Amino acid sequence: MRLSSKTMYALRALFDITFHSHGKATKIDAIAARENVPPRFLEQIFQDLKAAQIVGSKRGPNGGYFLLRSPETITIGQVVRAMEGGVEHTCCFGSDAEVREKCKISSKCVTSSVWRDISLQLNAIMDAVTLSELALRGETLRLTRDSDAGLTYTI
Amino acid sequence: MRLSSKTMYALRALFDITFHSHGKATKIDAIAARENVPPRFLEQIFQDLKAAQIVGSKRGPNGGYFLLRSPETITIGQVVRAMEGGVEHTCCFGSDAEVREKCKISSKCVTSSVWRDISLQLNAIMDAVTLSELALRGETLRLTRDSDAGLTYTI
DNA sequence: TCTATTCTTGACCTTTCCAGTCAAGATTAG
DNA sequence: CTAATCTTGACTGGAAAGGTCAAGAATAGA
Repeated sequence: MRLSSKTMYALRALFDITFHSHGKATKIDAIAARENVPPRFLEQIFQDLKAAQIVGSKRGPNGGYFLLRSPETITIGQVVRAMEGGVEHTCCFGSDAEVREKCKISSKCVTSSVWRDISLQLNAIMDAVTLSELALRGETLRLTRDSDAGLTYTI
Repeated sequence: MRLSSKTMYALRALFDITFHSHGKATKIDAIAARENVPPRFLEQIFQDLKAAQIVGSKRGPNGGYFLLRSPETITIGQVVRAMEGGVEHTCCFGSDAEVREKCKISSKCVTSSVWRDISLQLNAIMDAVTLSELALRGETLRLTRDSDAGLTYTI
């Protein structure tokens, strides 16, 4: 029921891109430094984000990653689903055929029908929050922008 | 983001008690057989449910487990929190002091503030569904009651 | 009181996955 | 050409998930 740190890192990294570099490609090391994320791990994370069509990349000097769509159209839900492989419930109604097979009481499984409803609602909640909303919150929290030395809190 | 099978089993077991045995103590083996859950594992699960004051127990012949409160007052949220140890987010705002310490960007962590909002909403959703609601769905799905040979679907 | 039944406690085990590292290669700007 | 940057994929240690098991304590009913 908790978010993996992978997802948390992904959210932070995307927030970072949105907040610090408008449209420009940003390199992993810069993001990793600002957001305090293991760089090697972040590489892996960005591969997933790229596969999910959330970010694009550019190699070579002055390369990096950038958002493929505008921040208003990228939701928390999209990111979470990309990282966690969907908000799945374990039982009968799941997309995994093997799991469905294993559950002997299949369609009779009341709990999984309830859980499906719940996860639908959860997805709706997560899709109601966009990256630009995150950036807005960043403003409210008075984050300083474009500091390479890491985020610093200004009173 | 997925429910552990432990939680799923707990939900199924509680549904089973609510649905099949009104007020009476029910033994683990009967529940395990009907719900197709490993009996030994179910023992462990009921210990947790007992610690969470959701069920009570009675030893000896004709003993078993029973709900401590009425089904209308027991919510999915309570069960999930009991089994998963709370819907925690990993970062700064969490209850774990050590985790909070480790997160260098503490209060500036926009994502965790967002995630806190989301998990509050999720808890609300889960607390809106009660055990008696589960039982109701059981009726709707036309489950047969009190069959020791396992649940059977009747058309 | 004896006994069968049922929960209780806690140790133990196996497998999977999370979180993270690393190396070698492909691309491209300058 | 070369330095910067992403790409691919293999690898690993530790923790957590998912169970199993045995010995003991309590209790209903004979």
